[in-house]
Amino acid sequence: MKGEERLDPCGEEDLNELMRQRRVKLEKLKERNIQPYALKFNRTDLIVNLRQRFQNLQQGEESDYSTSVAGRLLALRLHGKASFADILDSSGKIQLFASADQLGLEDYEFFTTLDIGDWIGASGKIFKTRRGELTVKVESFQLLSKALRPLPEKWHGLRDVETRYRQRYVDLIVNPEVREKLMIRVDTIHALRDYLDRQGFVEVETPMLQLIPGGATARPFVTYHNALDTNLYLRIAPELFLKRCIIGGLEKVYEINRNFRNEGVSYKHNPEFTMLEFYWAYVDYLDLMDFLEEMLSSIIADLRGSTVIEYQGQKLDFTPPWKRITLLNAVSQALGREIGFYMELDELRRIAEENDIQLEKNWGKGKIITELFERLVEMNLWQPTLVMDYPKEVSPLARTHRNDPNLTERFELIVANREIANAFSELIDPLEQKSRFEQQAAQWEAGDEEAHRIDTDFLRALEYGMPPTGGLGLGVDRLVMLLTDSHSIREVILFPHLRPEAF
RNA sequence: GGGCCGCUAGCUCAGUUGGCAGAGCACUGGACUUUUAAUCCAGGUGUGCCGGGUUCGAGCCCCGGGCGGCUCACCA
Repeated sequence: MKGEERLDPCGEEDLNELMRQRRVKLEKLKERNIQPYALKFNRTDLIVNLRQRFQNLQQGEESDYSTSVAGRLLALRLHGKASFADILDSSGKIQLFASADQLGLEDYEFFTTLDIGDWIGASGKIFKTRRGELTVKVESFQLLSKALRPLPEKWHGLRDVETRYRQRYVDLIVNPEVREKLMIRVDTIHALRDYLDRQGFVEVETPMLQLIPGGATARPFVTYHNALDTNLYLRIAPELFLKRCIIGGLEKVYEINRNFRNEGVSYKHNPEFTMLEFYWAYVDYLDLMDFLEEMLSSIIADLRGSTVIEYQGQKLDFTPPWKRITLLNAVSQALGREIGFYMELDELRRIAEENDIQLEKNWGKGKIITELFERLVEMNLWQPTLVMDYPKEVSPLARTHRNDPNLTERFELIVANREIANAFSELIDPLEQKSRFEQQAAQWEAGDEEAHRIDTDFLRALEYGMPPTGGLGLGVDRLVMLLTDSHSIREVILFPHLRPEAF
């Protein structure tokens, strides 16, 4: 922990030299009746618009256009009676030119005492310097907000990852790529919504607080509702509520929102993460594979200009069609021998042990085969791959496979060794769903904290009749990681979870 | 949770065998009216993550703790 971090951030004592200097300046401003925290500023132009409008201005040429810009002061280059400054607004940077000639001596002196980090507004004519830099010739300016803390230095910026995540506001100021990644995230979510809206899906909002955390295998966060005197769980997935929407007749629904899972934190896991789930009546998982291929490849092409992107130094090719394999074939191939449900449980257990998998006693054939897949195949899958037909044992909400009672009509999209999407032909038979829940309940009794719990209302809903439906979930953060070439999920989440900071 | 690594000035980082705690940027003072990592002259940066221990002497060695990164396990 840095010494400075332990200070009360609002305290007046024990400030470092730079912070003391700024507080002294603040007092001097007040003595001169200068309000250091302005009420408002009438900005006329966003910096990006000025750059576009005056891109053809000649070097040394001055326009007759007078602008008012505002932003944070990021650099000051003092040259005696004339100075340059850079300010940053939400759209970009622009240079200011301030001189004693233009401002008069008193205002010019004030300008030179501004600190890097201060917010200012400035008005004047747009011109281009002899060096070709678009610049505002400041005729008047106003301090909008005084900064009491110094910013990190200009070349190296802020590197310390802990400070970058804890004080993302500073990261956003000094590291332009943070803003760029955020904008790719914004554009990705917008593109997903736009694509689904155009296909006639309706976006719905389903409960974050749930009595029974369902729709996935994961440990939930627990909270408590005072008036109802009951425990509630932060949702681990919206799945069961979105299916209720399908039962209600909505036909094509989706939700993009947060899920919460009370599990480990790592470079690909944050306790809260953003998930897209959609449900589509009358289609099966084969339709969904085509749809996902088309949706993702077109969004990636729109956003990145190509369906081939680079991730962590390697190419990722999203050009359809993607490789499709069945889980059983993939495992068989990796093992160099045919495996399947016809084998005895003991034999599968032996193969798992030979491959360094720590077995648990209640695991059946399906779970063991899935573990083998994750260990032997998934960690080697780099290019987008659709893995089909997961065992029923690990898929309590998916429809039984039309050709094999041990399997379900489920696929996952694996890219760069990680699961990006998970989808299936939904199980719509209420009686079969009931018995699947009961099997899960038995696992729960046996100590599996991630086993699915029986959701009686969901079974009741199914009994009213659910049309054949395909459903898909997509990890938005992980998709954005791929699109921004980010190694860690923390790079694509503005405020990732860290251990509490000790002040 | 396990293993490995890191924590020194506001920021980015050096620091020899255990022997006066440093550099660049930032900051302060001075010069400078077209710079953009501005330049030139001068100057001060400090709870060495915290707490113990060893030692004449600890940023450095030992023990305990904190936070972070990577990685393994778990998971999406």
